Amino acid sequence: MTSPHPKKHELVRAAIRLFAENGFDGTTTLRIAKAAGVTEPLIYYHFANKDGLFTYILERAFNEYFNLLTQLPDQSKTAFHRIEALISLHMEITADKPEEMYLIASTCPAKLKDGAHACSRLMAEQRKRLSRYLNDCLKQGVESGEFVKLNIPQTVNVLMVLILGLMRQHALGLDTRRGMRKAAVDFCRRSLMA
Amino acid sequence: MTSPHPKKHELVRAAIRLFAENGFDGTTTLRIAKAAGVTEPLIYYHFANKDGLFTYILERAFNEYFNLLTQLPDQSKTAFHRIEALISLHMEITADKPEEMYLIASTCPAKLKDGAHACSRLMAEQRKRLSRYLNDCLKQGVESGEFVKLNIPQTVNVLMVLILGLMRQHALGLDTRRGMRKAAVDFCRRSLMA
Amino acid sequence: MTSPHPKKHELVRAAIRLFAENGFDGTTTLRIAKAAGVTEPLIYYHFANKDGLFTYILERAFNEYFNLLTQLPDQSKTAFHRIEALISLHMEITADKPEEMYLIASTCPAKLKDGAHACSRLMAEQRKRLSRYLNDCLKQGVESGEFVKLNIPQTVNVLMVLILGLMRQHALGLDTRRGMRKAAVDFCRRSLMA
Amino acid sequence: MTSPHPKKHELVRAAIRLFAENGFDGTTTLRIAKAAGVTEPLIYYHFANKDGLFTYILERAFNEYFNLLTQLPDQSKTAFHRIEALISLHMEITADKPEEMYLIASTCPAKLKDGAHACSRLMAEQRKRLSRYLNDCLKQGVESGEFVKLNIPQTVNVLMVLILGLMRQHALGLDTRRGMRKAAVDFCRRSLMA
DNA sequence: CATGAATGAGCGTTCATTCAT
DNA sequence: AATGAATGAACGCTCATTCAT
Repeated sequence: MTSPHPKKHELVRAAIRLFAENGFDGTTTLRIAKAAGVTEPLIYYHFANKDGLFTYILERAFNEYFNLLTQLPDQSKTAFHRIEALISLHMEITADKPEEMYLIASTCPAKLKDGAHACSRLMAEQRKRLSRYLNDCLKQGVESGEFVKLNIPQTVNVLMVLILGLMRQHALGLDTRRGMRKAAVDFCRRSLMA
Repeated sequence: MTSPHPKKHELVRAAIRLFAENGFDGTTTLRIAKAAGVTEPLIYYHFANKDGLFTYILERAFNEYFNLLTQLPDQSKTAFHRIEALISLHMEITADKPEEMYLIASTCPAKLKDGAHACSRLMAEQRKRLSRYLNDCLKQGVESGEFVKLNIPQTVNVLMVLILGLMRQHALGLDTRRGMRKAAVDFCRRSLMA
Repeated sequence: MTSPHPKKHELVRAAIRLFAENGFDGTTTLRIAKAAGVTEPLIYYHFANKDGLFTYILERAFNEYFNLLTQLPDQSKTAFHRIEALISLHMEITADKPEEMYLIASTCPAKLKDGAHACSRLMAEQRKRLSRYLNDCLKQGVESGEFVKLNIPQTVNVLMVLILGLMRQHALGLDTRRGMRKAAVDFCRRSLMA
Repeated sequence: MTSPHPKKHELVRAAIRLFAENGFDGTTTLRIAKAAGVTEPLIYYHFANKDGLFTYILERAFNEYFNLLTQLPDQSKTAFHRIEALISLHMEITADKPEEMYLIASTCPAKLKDGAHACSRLMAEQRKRLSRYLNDCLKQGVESGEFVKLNIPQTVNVLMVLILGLMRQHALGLDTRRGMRKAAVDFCRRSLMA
């Protein structure tokens, strides 16, 4: 069973790779088309414009990520188990979709000034979801006595910074050492556990 | 008493603001010149090209930052005091030079693919210096019994990710909450102290 | 029945005229486009760049010229008849393609320093072909007793200088007198014939 | 005894070399100034503009050449001796002033469309002087019976084409063979002598 | 669904030239 | 006699986008 739009799929594949390699501005529509084995106007048949193609890629990647987030363990598990699962998820998705994650990590920061841009919207959504989940974990952990007493909203933010920082470092290839997942988990466990 | 090159200075000021607001590719030399109240060719009188102006700004900002790093407390202080000083430094420089730090946080990730670019070089230098300093702190703390026993190189990296992530969040204005410095310090203290 | 690429053809026609009138550096891509009734970027759709358009014109003109050279009479004719045919050919092609020949005569000398430029390559090829043909003629004439005894390689060069000089003078419009062909032929006949 | 304007002299020396190497349009005023060890505005102190500097060089070279022409032997010598002297003069000046002659041969053809340009004026003057001298030689030779009967004005032109072609070939370095002077003289002698 | 041809708008850069000193 | 700083005018070229087919 072949894809319904094989050439559209080729366009998206080529665009992901090229946007990740050369950035949004560093990638021309002509190069995308050539890499996909089609001609330029086909981009405009399938997408509104270059930005539409970029947004399509971004949203697909974030949606996949958001789906994983909703499958995280709920309060039936221990609070720290849930935090560990969150850290693991971020390391795994970065290993699974390196090009998409590189693309997000390298191009989105430059788009944040434009609050209407998909990057802003999706990254805000990401922070909201992470906040909610971490808040829930910390509340559970503190209430159950599993964690020490701590300022929940601020610790949520510290954990979010740490997790996003790890993902970012991983995605951008800034540190290729192994064992970062375990090191981060240990660091958090020592800080949180009562 | 006026600056030795008033127009060059205006160019740099305008460029910092515009590069931060619109990214490198999103900023034209013409707009920089107009914002500085000069004509475009003056950019090429004072700098080799657009990238030279960008690099000049980057290097000036990083050098100022590196200078602060070298003034950090040495082993005469307790290990945790030194780590706290490092965290504080990163929050303070971001508050002091918000445009330069925004510029770095928003534009550099896109340049990392080019290992020869100033962004790559300076960020690598930054990581090297942070690594060295944190390594020294952790060794001191573990040896003196101030800290728990821990895997030093990996914990160095976790701390670096946390600190750079905080700075990045601060610089990009992703979280404007107060007290992040204290929250991060507390989080680390609980994790490190014996 | 129209040409397959009417606008490309217009570009080439306009470029030949303008390059001949104003030289390579004195002709802007914008003026070429306007003279051809198209927009500037079309030049870059059909040619790699300004130099590519120039080279295209040059190679087309030289190829036409080289084709004529290969149709010159062979040893079945008398040696002097062959030399006369060579002189005539150069006068005729200059009359037939005045703009192309003016273009070559006026712009190529400035390009000779760049040995890789089409001008260098094509002019070297021209000299090689003329040398070969004249050498053959002189050998034939001397061996058959039609010509006086003479130093063949050096006389080849004198004849080549004379023929190229005539063509050049004709192309650049430096002497509009009639009868130059006959005068040159007579001059050579007296010098060569036994 | 030093020159009255040592820096002006340096400018001219540098300009001759650079114009010859890179052509008029390929040489910037900045490079001339740097090569001469001065700054750009000095060019405008000593010359009206870039073209004025170019014209100055051209006129100096042509005047030197014209001076040599006036020292050629008069009718007290045989006609052929006088023609041989003319040929020799052109080979010698090209050997003596290779940069100036390369400059003229490579840049002037492109300027001929502009009849007011120094190149046009000086080259026309050159042709006029050569015509007059050769005309005089041929008349003397034919009248004295030294030369065969021939159409004088047309033969003047053939000889001029030959001489200028030799000089051009020599100046542009198109043929580095030795003995071209003698070959040309022999060729002419056979054609002219009774 | 797909393309070849074409363009409007703009960009980074160059350069001869000038002005104040 | 000489310079550092600055500019007006342009130039070659690129690129996202469109249109007719």
